[in-house]
Amino acid sequence: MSNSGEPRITSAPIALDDCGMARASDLLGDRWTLLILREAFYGVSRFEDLRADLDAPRAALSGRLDLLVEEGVLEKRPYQEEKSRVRHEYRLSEKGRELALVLIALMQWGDKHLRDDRPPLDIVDAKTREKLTVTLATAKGRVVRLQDVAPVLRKRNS
Amino acid sequence: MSNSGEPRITSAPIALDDCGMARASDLLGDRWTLLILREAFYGVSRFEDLRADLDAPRAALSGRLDLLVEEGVLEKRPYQEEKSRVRHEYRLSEKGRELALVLIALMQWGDKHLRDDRPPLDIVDAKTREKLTVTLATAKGRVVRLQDVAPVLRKRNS
DNA sequence: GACCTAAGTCTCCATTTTGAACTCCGGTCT
DNA sequence: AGACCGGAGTTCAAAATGGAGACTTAGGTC
Repeated sequence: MSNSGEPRITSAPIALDDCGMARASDLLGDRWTLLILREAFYGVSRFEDLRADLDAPRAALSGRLDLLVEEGVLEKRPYQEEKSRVRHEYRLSEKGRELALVLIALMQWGDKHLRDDRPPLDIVDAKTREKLTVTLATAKGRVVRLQDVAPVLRKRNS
Repeated sequence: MSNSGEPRITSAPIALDDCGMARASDLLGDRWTLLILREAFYGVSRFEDLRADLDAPRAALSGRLDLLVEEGVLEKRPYQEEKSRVRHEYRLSEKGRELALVLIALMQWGDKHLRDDRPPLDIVDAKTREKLTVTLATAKGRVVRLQDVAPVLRKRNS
């Protein structure tokens, strides 16, 4: 009931338009974009496959794909099926592939908290088959628990 | 998580409504929710502070907060300021706190790819002050690079 | 009673999204 | 040639969503 402890924080220390997270959220934070990226990580790359799999309206899909290509997250690449004209598919760029940790983190959280039974997909070490989870680690590979981390603000001009 | 080359994949191996990622995306994937959580991690917890900081319409904010409380990501807690009636603030629940890795992954990706200069915020080891990044690791704390991981589907009933 | 503030609704209008139909473009079939 | 096909969009009216800002509520002070 009381309020004694923590000081009141009235605003975030980083302005929205200077915040990578806010920008990422602006780019990815809509109903379709994350789902499209999920498909992309699974390797689904063609317009019609995406549309059928997500049950998304064509216009919505078309718009998101254009945006993601423009932002360099996806690449539009020509392909040619036997007996067909050249068409285009959407593949992750390197920038897009680096979103893997975000998607995996989201997946692991969602599997744990928004589903009832065991997760349908595990991420494992390709060699040893050990299960992997998203963590924080130093450059040298030492894992640090969430309770033992702190945020450090960078001074405005240093 | 690889996407090189030939075989055509026409659909994701996991149905949308059985997919934790898809559900998480449904819950978090809109314009305000991720930003609200960002504020929550910074410790901003009161309605008016959030509103001012995000410049969000009251109705939007009110709706998201209700949803996040309903989903157990935030907790609505009473507090009492001097000379005021009891009011409520929104704090992360344990479930919400576990979203930290998602948000940090998003932040690190956004800082790297969507901003020009150096990131305004680092996550460090509270003791050693070493910089930390989001990674995948085994239960024993061995870090594995993204190129060395594989997805494993769990059989439908095992 | 008049007024204050934080928190939340309500109303109305602008934008976005949707589903369905239509177009475009090569290629194939007859 | 002309009709048809299938993937990849585009267009458009109708519907849903979203926002700005006024209004309301609840307890407390003066």
